[in-house]
Amino acid sequence: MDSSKTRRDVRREETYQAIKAAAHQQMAAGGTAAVSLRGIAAHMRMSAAAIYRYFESRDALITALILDSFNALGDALEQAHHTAQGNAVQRLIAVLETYRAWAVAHPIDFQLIYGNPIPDYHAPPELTVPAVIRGFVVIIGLIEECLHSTHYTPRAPYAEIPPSMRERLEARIQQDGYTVSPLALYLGVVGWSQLHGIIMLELFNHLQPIVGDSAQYYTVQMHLMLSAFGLTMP
Amino acid sequence: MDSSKTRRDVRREETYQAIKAAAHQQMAAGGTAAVSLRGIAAHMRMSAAAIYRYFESRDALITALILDSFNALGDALEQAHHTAQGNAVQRLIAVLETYRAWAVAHPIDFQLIYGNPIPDYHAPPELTVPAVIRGFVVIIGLIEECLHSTHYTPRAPYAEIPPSMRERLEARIQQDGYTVSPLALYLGVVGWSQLHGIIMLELFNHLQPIVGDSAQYYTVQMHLMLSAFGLTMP
DNA sequence: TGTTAACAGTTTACACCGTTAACTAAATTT
DNA sequence: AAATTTAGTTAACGGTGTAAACTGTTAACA
Repeated sequence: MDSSKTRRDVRREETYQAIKAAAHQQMAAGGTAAVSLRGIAAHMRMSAAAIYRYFESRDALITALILDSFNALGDALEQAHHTAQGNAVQRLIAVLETYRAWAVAHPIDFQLIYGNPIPDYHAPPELTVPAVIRGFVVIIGLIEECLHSTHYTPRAPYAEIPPSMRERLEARIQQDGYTVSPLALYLGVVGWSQLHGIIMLELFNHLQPIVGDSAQYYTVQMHLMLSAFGLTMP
Repeated sequence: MDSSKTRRDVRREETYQAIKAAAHQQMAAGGTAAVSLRGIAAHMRMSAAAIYRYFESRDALITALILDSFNALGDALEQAHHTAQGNAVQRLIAVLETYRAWAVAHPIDFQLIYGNPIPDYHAPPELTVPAVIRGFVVIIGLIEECLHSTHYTPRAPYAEIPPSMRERLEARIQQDGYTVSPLALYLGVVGWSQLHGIIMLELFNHLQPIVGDSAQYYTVQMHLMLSAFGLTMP
């Protein structure tokens, strides 16, 4: 045999992806509840039951979609990292703008990642955690780079980690074998939680009635935050 | 007749509330998707169709639940406002702690408010916006009070509203007839979006693996934020 | 190369869902 | 006491995910 990829395997992979694509399309149009096996099947001109050859259940399909979303966000961040120009601060800003841009371009996916519709349910951590880390690592790495650059001058209160958290962060770093400084991780978390709030409120249209242009609001607040961290803005 | 409350009206109100209670229970157990009219009906030992005497549709039921959640949060904040002791800053802190406490105590309701889990569905703004404002007004009012107290000394970059947003905020205030200063509204939005991010990440357990004690993290970050605003912490 | 086993797909059926329509029984109003 | 409003019923329709039994097709092996 020429190799592992038999004709059938190729075809299988194709329809596997086609099912996910159709499902994703339905989801983008109407949310997770709008994903219907019969609808997908009709769109692909096959019977609904056939999907069970590819996914154990509807939940399994949606789990796969969630996983794809995790990775798509990770890809977007990594790609932004690679194409970003300028000094470390400028590149950090570019990546953080990409983060929001991806969220508003893929609101359903973003929601899937950061808000599970079903209590108790958690997408398999052994798969999602690495995906989340992929994106996180880009940002933390850039922060670390910023901290070592000439564009950083320590500035209270972000020059040091709050004593109540130091130990925990250091433990986390050692446990997972990261190669970042605790301060970079701390600033990463602080930045993440702040920007996350803005994006979430924007996605649900809670922000626009007050601030108007939410993209601008995001940019402004991000810049304020980074300079509060001690970075000199370009 | 003795008055407006006929025996039937009382009974109607009772089952009306009972339906919502059952729905809320189902939702807490399995998410919004798990709210089934037949399930509720079975739990109440009546037929599913009977629910249509009380709610126009399943969506209407869920809208009622959302509205209840909005009002419950508003109640909690108003009550915290009334019972809070100390100077303006201390009372503001107390209310903001209540905000998070309510969110973690009622995660489902908080999600209903800030994370629309239902595809296509948007809660009617003419009902939700006033409910949002009720809670918001408490916080903005307290900020305003802080700004006029001896515990405030303007501090860059939060001493002024970013030029790009000034006009919009002032328009909003005039349009809705609020009696707050633009700066108080601005700081309110900034604070809201920052704290919202922390709470959201906490609700989905994204924060705890990194920071450990998320309640403490919230408190620390809130204090940092308020002193960045120019408030002197007690 | 012909046989066998795995596999993609079908049809059918089941239990559940929201919703509507026609109807009954009880409470209120007149 | 009669008329009317209303809370409830049952039955049905079209939709859903899913399991089982079955039918061809494809790949692997003697």
